[in-house]
Amino acid sequence: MPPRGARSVEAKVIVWFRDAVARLKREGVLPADFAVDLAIERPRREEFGDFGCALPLQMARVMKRPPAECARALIGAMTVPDDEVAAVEFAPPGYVNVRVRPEAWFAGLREVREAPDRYGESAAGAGERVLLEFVSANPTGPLHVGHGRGAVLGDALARILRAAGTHVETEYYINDVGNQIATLGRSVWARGREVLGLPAAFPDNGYRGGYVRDIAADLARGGDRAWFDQDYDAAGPPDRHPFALAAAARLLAGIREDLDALGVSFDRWFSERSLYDRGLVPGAVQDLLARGHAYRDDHGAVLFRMGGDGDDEDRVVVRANGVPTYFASDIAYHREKADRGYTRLVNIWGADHHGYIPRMKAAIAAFGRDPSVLEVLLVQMVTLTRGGVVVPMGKRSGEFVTLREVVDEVGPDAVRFLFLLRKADAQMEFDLDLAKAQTMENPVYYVQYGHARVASILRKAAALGLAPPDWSADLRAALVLPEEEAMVRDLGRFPGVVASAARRREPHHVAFYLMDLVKGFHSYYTKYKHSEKVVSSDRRKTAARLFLVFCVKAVLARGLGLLGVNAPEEMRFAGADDEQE
RNA sequence: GGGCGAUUAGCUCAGUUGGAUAGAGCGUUGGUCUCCGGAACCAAAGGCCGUGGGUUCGAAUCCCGCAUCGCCCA
Repeated sequence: MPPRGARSVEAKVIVWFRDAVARLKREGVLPADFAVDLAIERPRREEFGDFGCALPLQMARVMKRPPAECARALIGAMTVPDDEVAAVEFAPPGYVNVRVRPEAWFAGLREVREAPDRYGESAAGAGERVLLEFVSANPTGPLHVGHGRGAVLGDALARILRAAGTHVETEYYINDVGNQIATLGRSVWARGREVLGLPAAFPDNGYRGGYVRDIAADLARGGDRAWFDQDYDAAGPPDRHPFALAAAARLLAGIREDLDALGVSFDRWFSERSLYDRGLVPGAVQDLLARGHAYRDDHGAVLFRMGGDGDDEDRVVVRANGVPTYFASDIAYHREKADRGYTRLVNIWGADHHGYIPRMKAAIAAFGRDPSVLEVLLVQMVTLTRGGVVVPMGKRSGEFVTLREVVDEVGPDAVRFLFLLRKADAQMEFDLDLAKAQTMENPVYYVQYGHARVASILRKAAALGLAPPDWSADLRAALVLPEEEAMVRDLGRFPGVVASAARRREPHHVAFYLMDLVKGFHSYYTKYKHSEKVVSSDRRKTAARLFLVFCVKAVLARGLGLLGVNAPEEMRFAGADDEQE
């Protein structure tokens, strides 16, 4: 039960426009079927006010009247409270701009002061039940940097969606069945025999990373060494060989540790094998056959019928030898997820899997569900560079920089923030030297430094017996510097930014917002450090400014929290004092 | 050969779903400190938004062709 009494300023403005449009429809000025998306925007130039709307340009089309005339009609139909709005103006060629009174912006900060750790929450995404599945890397090797990007995106998105009132559960799907697990087991077996001096043929497509040898060496030393003396396939199903299970379990544990180091956790770890244990994979295949969405070919294989006129051909779900493909268990998995009652299944995939999307959607449709419940967010590749030079990542050879190495070298906060500073669906370059640099080149420290700086001010004030006051309307009158009014407005934008990031599934908007907000603060701080300090002999201004910077700190912490980045109370100066080690 | 994505300042990237004079960080150049934290601030220079057409009052944004890069599929 959120104590949200007041709507955000932006939400109010949207309502004012919407009501005006409705009124014009009632009066017959606009046709009843006039439909617009009420996109209000933030004007680039300050003189245009706080919110702008190009509605008259769209009205002009249907009304067949000049935009200026439409704008007059729109303005005439708007009823806005005088104590909240300073001006509603027409601007050529067809804008209506709204300037909100500083008092109205300031009123929104009451929520920040009363519940700093909840500010930005809304009901924008209420009613949705989302299952967010991400990473889901095979437990056949350590995570690489690309997985890390998906992990950070998913984790931040979950936090942002929850802030927007959406019920979210996060899940990691473990491919612990099949060829790849069998290949892992064979790789371990072969490496172990090498260690023991036994003849061994390493599988052609085996996993060549050094970790396989480490696992094999441990097994050879332990009580399982007898398995090395007999043929791999003598032990039963190749993906259930003790080595396959042991290696997968160990790699999965490592994956969890690596994600933990990055601050990413999951509500649920879902095993592919559990689908088989419950009979859901053959069950799904049988249902597809029964419904005519799959058929048996001449060789006895079962193929999923893609149907339609698409260029996408039918796909094998069960091979002629009776072994189901990964596609079969993916179908069963998504059906199972849908059966759990979510309104939306959001998957984060590497962009190299984009060709898989039509298949999964078709599979969902085959079970009679709306394929639009499946929403796939693609994460593009990460190119690692060091000082501008690309770090080669040979997947085949197993020679690649692991996620863990990057996190250990750069630190989780910088990794997360730099990933989230880019739109997910675009390739990005990740420069290790830049990420590691604790200088102004690195945006994450810029934001964190702002937070620490405010904390420092509040500590100083506390030492003088001063604390940020509770909200009251009269504090506003002491905040008249243009930078102060701008910060109040920026703070008021935050809930809208979070809601928009949630709706669009784009956490990077929060990161950019934080850069904006903290820039305003740094600028303000430096400009007035000699003239209009936060803590001064003027008690009235001091109280108001302590209130303001408290809110800045709270929103920085909150925003960083939505990205999973720490908001430190103080930061060590690198190179400022002693040289440690 | 088919498909997906990308192409915006020297570099790395935003651009609120078709709107106002296209923005930020870094880098470059030149400035600012009698410190509530200089990991800061201010200013300047820097653009045919890959290219050619189209759609309309209006395009970085939508449509088509082409070029380049990455990735899937064959």
